[in-house]
Parts: sequence; C-alpha cells; structure tokens
Amino acid sequence: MADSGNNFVSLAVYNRMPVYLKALLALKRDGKKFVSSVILADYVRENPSLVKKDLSYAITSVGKPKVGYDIDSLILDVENFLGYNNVKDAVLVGVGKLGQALMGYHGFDKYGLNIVAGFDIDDNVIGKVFNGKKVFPTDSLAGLVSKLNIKIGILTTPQDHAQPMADLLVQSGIRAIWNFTPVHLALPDSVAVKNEDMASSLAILSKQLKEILFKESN
Amino acid sequence: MADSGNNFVSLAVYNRMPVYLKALLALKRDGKKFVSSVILADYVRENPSLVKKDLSYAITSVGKPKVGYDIDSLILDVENFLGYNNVKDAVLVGVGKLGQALMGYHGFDKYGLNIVAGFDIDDNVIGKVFNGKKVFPTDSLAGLVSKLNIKIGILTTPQDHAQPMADLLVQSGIRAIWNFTPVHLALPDSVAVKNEDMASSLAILSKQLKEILFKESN
DNA sequence: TCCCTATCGATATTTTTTTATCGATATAAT
DNA sequence: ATTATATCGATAAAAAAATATCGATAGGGA
Repeated sequence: MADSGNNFVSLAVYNRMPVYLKALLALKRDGKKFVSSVILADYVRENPSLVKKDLSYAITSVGKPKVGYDIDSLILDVENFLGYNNVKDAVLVGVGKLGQALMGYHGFDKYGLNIVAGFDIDDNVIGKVFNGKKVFPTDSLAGLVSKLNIKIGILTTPQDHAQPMADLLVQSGIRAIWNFTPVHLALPDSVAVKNEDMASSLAILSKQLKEILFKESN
Repeated sequence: MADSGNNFVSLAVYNRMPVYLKALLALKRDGKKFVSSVILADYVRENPSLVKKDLSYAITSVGKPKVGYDIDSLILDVENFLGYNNVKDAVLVGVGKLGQALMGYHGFDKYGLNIVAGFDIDDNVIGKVFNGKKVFPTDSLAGLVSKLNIKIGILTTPQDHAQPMADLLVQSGIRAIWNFTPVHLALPDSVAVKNEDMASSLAILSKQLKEILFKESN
C-alpha cells in the first residue's frame, strides 16, 4: 500500500525509486504493458525481493501473479510517491554557469520543481532571463521568498558566498536548501539540506573503476 | 590501519569520507591541531563510533587517548584514501552550460580530477577554450582517449545523445562514466557508472522538507 | 476442465551497518 | 607522584536493510 503521511521510508528507497521510474518509462516506450519484479530488478541490477518491497511503498493497486505490475499505473504511483505531481516553487542563488544550466534545465518541470527566479550580486546577469526566469539582485530575495511563501532554495554561488547566502535564504523563510557548493553549511535543524556532493560521487566512481581494473588484472 | 588493495569498504563510507574531510579542513582553518571522534561526529551529525570506524579505513597513524587525532595527518590520510593525490585524467562530452560549468570548475584539481578536453558536435563551441581546456569535435574523441589512455568520461550531453555518446566513450576505451544526464545508460559490466541523479536528490530534499514541516505541525 | 508455472505479497532469514560497551592509556589536575 | 578522566581501538550488541522462502493465485497449455 502507498505510504500515506509519515511512515518511515529509508533514503535508500528514495534513491532507487527514480531509477525504477526511468526503467518503467523505457519499458513503456518499448510498448510493454506489464512488468514483473524479476524483469525490473534485472534492468536496474537489484534483487527482485528488494524491488517488490520498494514498490510496495508507492503502489496503490496490487500486482497480478504470473503477469506482474501494470506499467501505466505503476508509473503514476511512483511519480506520485516522488511528488512529481505537486509543484514545488524554488529560488536559485548564484547565477553563474552552473546556476544558468539549472535555470535552463527543462527536466525539472517533470520533477515538479519550478524555479521561480534567480538571484545574484553581479550586474552583468541581473535583469537577464534564462528559460523565462528572471535574475534579480539578492537584496530583493527576502521580499519575494516571503511574498510567494517559497520553501526551497538552490545554492549555486561561489564557495565564499555559500554560507552568507544560505543564511539569507534561511532568514527569508527558506526551509530546504539544495546545496551545489562544496561547502559544509552550518544551518539550524529546522532547515533541510541536500548536498550535491561531487567529491563523494567522484570518489565512488574512482573506487568502482579501480575495482573493475583490479578484477581484470587477476 | 589504511585499506591497502581491495578490502571491501562500503559505499556509505565513501559518501561520508568527503564530509569528514570538509570538517577537518574547517577545524584546521580554526587553528585546531587535534580532533576527537566526538567533536567530529558532532560536526557532521554522525555517531562517534561510526566516525572512528570510518576513519580506521583511512588512517595510517593511531589517535591519542584523551586528545584525539592529529588533524594534519588525518587530512592527508583521508585525501589519500579518496585518491586526491593521484591525478585522474578525464574527457567531457557535451559542452553546453553544464559542461562548461564543469570544465570551468577549479575544485576538481583538488580532487585529483583533470579534464583534459571537451567534445561536442556543435560548431559554435568547437575550438573554444574553457579554463584552459579546448573543445574538439566528437570525431576526434576515440583518437585522443586511446592515445592518452584516458579511463574516465564525463557525460553532459542532451538526453537524446547520452546513450550514443556513452557507446562512443566505451568503444574508445573509457572504463568509467560520470553520467550527468537523466538517462539510464545500458553499458557492459566492464564499465563503471555513477549517475548524478538530480531526481533522487530532489526527492530526498522534498521528503526531508516534508518531515520537518510535519514535525512542526504536531 | 484441470494441471503447471510464474508471480505476488507477506514474512522469515541472513547480511550489513550502525551503535554501545569496555579495557588500555595518555594527559591534566591535584 | 598519584589520581581522575577523556579518548582510542577492538569487539559485542542492536538495528536496519537486503535477500530468500513460501502459500496463494491468475493465466496459459494439455
């Protein structure tokens, strides 16, 4: 049954769910109507039992023995679980190359994320428009955030502005920060943080590469 | 003792290690010489026992009772564990906004990652230079990768080019792909993949935000 | 129609990860 | 010099996560 309210679901499940979704969309494109946990597990390289348990958090209707799950309905369930249907407004602070890339990324619509505006201190970008979203001076951040009751902030500033801008976001009423800077932010418990940690990713990739090359040399 | 060779260390450790490193660098900047597992755990919001166990994978010298670990030597150990000292060359495919941001990002030096060149099919970027790295046509990718024996490819293309370009990378001899596209890549087992999954990150951030707001409303 | 089989969903088992405990010891205080 | 204490490092215990098992059942084929 679907997880209504606040039953605990582990972060690992949240990490795998979008992977299942990508697989389901690919299977749908291939014209498939049903998929079993075995097929899906094979596709995403997980264990079928794990897939069944994970999907049980999202699913609203039962799967059929001998056939598996209805792909269309499963896609809806997973998208719903991930919150892709309820739109979440966000502001972005630091409109450099990365900030521009994120403002211009059309994929966020799909995830239910709507970047309302960008903020920067640089006159060269203030006033510019990326993907229909305008860049404002950081002075005006607090006003807009509180007026529109925005809860999510995306942080793409240079390192030395990360903490001050995070503080400004929090003062303005932001309660969740998606941190693309490599800075360890000091924030109150009342604010959620997700660090997009390139260092970790790269370390994991290197480790895996090392393991693959090691296995071959033996 | 430090993990030499191929003793298994879990991905969770690899995820936390860069967080410890950031904390250690911050403590060093504050003039601290030693740090205990309790202090470090408090800083990164983990359990002291976990910190001790994690650090044991990286550490080469023992910590002192009543004092803790020597910060300078611990920083070296963790950087070594993460492979920041041995330089890893990489190529980047897809020099759009995100590709340019990554090519221009100076932080990668620190992690031991050296982007040697960018590749694209668009004449508007071919020939341009970002952060001292030139952009070449994708035709020339295979030649350069095999000549320089490069093992890591960074994928920042539009969605529809992701799989073909991943295939090209693999054919050229690339053995590890850092995938910034939201595409599920079909690749042989002999190639490591790390998906930089924005969908997962955002889902986790939303979940945390929801939990925080839920907790307050009760 | 009646069996055979693939699969679900629930639960039991196993494995992995995290946390707690404890003896040894270096440092600081008395 | 002696004592008290904070910490390490090893290991035991607990918790969490992943995997395997199994009865029930829908669908396909004899």
